[in-house]
Amino acid sequence: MHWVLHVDLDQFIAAVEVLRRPELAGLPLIVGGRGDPTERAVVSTASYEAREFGVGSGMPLRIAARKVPDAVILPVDAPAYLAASAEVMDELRAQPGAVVQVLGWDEAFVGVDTDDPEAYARRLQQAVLDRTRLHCSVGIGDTLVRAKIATGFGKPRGVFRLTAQNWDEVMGDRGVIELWGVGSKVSKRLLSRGIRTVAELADAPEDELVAEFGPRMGLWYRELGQGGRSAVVDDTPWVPRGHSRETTYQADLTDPAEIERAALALLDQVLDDVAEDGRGVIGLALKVRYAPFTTKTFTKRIPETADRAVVVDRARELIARIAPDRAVRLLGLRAEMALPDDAREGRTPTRGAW
DNA sequence: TCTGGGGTCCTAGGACCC
DNA sequence: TCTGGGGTCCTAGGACCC
Repeated sequence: MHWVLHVDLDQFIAAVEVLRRPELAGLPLIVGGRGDPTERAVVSTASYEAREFGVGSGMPLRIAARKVPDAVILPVDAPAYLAASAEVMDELRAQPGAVVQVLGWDEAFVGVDTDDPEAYARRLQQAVLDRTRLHCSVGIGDTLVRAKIATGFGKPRGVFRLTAQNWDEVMGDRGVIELWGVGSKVSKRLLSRGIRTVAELADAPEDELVAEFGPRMGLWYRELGQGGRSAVVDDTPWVPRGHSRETTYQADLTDPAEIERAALALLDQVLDDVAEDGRGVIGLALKVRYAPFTTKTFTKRIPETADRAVVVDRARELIARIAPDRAVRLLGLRAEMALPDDAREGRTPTRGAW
């Protein structure tokens, strides 16, 4: 029988750091930004010891440091995690019959035909541990969605199976926000329509969901409530849809000339990434945060044939629209790239990481 | 207390075309 | 007096994930 396994490394970034500094084992460890808790930055990963104090990823580093005064705080070392990740994925691909779809640094779907998925999962965990000294948890499902959600119940170092058999029992009474792809906004909109639990979402009238979220997302959310349908693990190589660069200044920018310089510097980085990619640019987006909370996006189409000078020229038009009289935090510049026509077809709405 | 940096995909509304 | 209907393109914004 065909199974979907979802493999997720346990506290991946913290674990990689401990591997090269064994003396950190067992200590509350926080990795984020440049490792300086006085700077504007957020937590990338906290070790389980640090999570005991209520620290989690996405939390401002400053606050995390306050919650755990004794924490060891380290800077993010992306190349190190990439290298470790590549080893893990390589080991997954070496498993018999495995079809591997990488979702991020520390997680992947593995499609496999087996009569004993638990045994397969345990062998896989051991193989990853032997190869990389990293522990992982494995979710087993009859769909991608169920496998992904199952992993959370297996953490740490465990295996959990979630299928049509136990979906209602395990998930039915839980809030919709526990579904992968439902965040705070959507769960609030659902609640305003009286839909609170996974079971309620699964039974919600289609037309009501379509009226609220549109024809694609409405039907997709209902399907999510039912545990999803697709069980196809897709190992076709990832093709980037675009490139972006984003930065946050330690102090808000106010001077228009300074803002322009900063934006053009970001643009330069993006265009280098694009040049390396080798495809043409078809669009630009400039994301700006105005102090303190509002974000504004300016976008512009670019003729695919435009050379770098033309792209910079169009970008200046966007930059000119950043209001000069307000403090800004320039969040980023994104360049979208041309794609083969068929690249977007036949995809389920799956959000980002898929 | 004040929120990174890298992504993906969806929706709505207006312009424009036939 | 009532103003098609289908399509594409562009812009802006929203939401979510790791």
